[in-house]
Amino acid sequence: MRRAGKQLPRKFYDRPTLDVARDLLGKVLVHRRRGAVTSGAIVEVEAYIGESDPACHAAPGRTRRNEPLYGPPGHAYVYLNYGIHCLVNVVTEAHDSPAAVLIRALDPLNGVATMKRRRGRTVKTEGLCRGPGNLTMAMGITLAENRLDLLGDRLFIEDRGLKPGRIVWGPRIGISSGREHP
DNA sequence: AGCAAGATTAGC
DNA sequence: CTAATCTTGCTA
Repeated sequence: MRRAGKQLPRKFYDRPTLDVARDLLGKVLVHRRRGAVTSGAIVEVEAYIGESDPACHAAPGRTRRNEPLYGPPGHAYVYLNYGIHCLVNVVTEAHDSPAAVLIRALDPLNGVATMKRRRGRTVKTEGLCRGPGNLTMAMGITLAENRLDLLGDRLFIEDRGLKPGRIVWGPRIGISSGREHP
């Protein structure tokens, strides 16, 4: 199969979560489903690290849902939030070390028409993948993609040599506690 | 068994 | 600002 860029190696994810989060910016998330390919450059992420982070899903300890967080790095952790939206995370760090990077926004590259169809036609291209719930809808990512290996052929992240612009840190969005870590 | 809250979004 | 809607964790 021809790839526009090179797939990130397992090693990439097996590092401190903040480093992974920073390096993820500008990388390209690709999802292949039934032959349709959608992809977008990652432009906004959030890091959730460990049981000491009150906003992290691993905070209350290990549960059935957050179990992928404890697994090996380089896997997808997709979960249903508010019963409506699927949020996609990239699991980082070693086995038994729960940490992940939440992907909040993409810059659409391939499959824009497909994304628009999935979102309904009222959406502009720029708004297609803005917001964690919206981007999963546009990419067609659901609970079925939970625990997928990012080194597989279906869902993965590649480096197309894009240079991220200025990187900005800010408070994490949409949570009520644990805002002290940008 | 029942209840409240959550990494959200769309609509008034 | 509020509803929609599901999983989880706590309390009785």
